[in-house]
Amino acid sequence: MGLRELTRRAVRTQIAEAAMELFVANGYEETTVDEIAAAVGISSRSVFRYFPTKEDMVVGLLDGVGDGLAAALATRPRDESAWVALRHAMTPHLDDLIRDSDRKIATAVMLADTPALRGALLAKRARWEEALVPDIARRLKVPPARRDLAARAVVGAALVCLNNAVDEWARSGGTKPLAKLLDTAVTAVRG
Amino acid sequence: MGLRELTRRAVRTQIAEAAMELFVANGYEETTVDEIAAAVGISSRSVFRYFPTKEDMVVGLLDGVGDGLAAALATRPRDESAWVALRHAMTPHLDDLIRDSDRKIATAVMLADTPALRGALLAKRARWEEALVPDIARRLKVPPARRDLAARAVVGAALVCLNNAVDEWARSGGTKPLAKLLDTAVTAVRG
DNA sequence: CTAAATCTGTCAGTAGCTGACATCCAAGGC
DNA sequence: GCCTTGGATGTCAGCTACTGACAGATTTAG
Repeated sequence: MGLRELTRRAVRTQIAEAAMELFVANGYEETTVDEIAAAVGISSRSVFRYFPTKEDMVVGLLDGVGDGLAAALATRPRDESAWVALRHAMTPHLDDLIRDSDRKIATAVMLADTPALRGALLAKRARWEEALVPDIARRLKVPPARRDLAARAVVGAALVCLNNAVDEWARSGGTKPLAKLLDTAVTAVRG
Repeated sequence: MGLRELTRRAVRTQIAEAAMELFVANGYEETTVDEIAAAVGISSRSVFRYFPTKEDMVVGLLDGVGDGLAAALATRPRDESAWVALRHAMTPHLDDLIRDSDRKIATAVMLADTPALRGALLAKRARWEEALVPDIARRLKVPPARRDLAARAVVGAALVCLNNAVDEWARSGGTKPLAKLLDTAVTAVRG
């Protein structure tokens, strides 16, 4: 890995950190890209060479989550039911959230009450869905004609549970146990 | 009702129709607000006096759906289970979709494969959620501490089912039976 | 060491969206 | 019928996110 790739990553994280700092301090919509660029000491044009959109400075961290969930799902036994497999596949992700919870909670809270960001978040979630649907389709015992719709519904419902659990967890400042919140959501949906 | 309110509604629908026509013909993102304004014969500034955003020219029709669902839900017996009540509350909405299906299908298809619009759609859906959660919370038999989370999860999952069913219905050109698609999604989630 | 590939800032431009202001037309009281 | 008042309109100027093009510096590869 050359020096080039190294500085590139360094600049990228520096932009993200400066952006989050300004967002938390002054609000997302009130913070302009020019201000972020000035804080880092580069031109605003260069900022857009590292992040395709302003939204991505916040939700960029969630890019790998879909693949992570899909990978975890692939390790589950083939005959495990869709819901059980999904629930287990989420555990590593929950652990990751709890790891450096301060940063994650800050972003989660910001995502929760900044309407302009909700769209970006749900766009990411849609891509997670795509990554999970093929595996789940195989686990469902429904005729092929209905299989795709059924899989999409199950995956979507599971991600709704995840989202709501994380939201409540972030709202509580990370005090409530995340895994139990998720179980509450899942059992409510399946009851 | 004075002449003022009359012309106001007329202009609003005229803008929406012209916009949809151009969107279908040339694509949503390729169509500029100036072009819509020119097609109607007014200034682009005035367009924004009738629609807060360009997105709203497409999703504005969905504004009343949340209240409609909530009203239908209120008519269901108090002791009916959450899922059954939700499913029944959706029937009038399905009928409304089928009524003038051509227009509805066109908008549904456009919503499905225009990423820029998905955010707006999900923002609306979030507001539907708010309208339904209080009623559903009353129907769940869970301790009060978990009730809100559980209700949000159930409502969110139900709306995911609705969304996926409508998407598939629109993709099929309205040929597949919408109610059965919804049932497929719901039973898959609850299985 | 040279040549190709990158990164950078600057500039100009587009689209969505907003505020301010002057103008004009309908609504309602007299 | 008149006149005041409030809503609707167009124009203009401006902000912000974002993009393409260009030229200059730097780094990597051969």
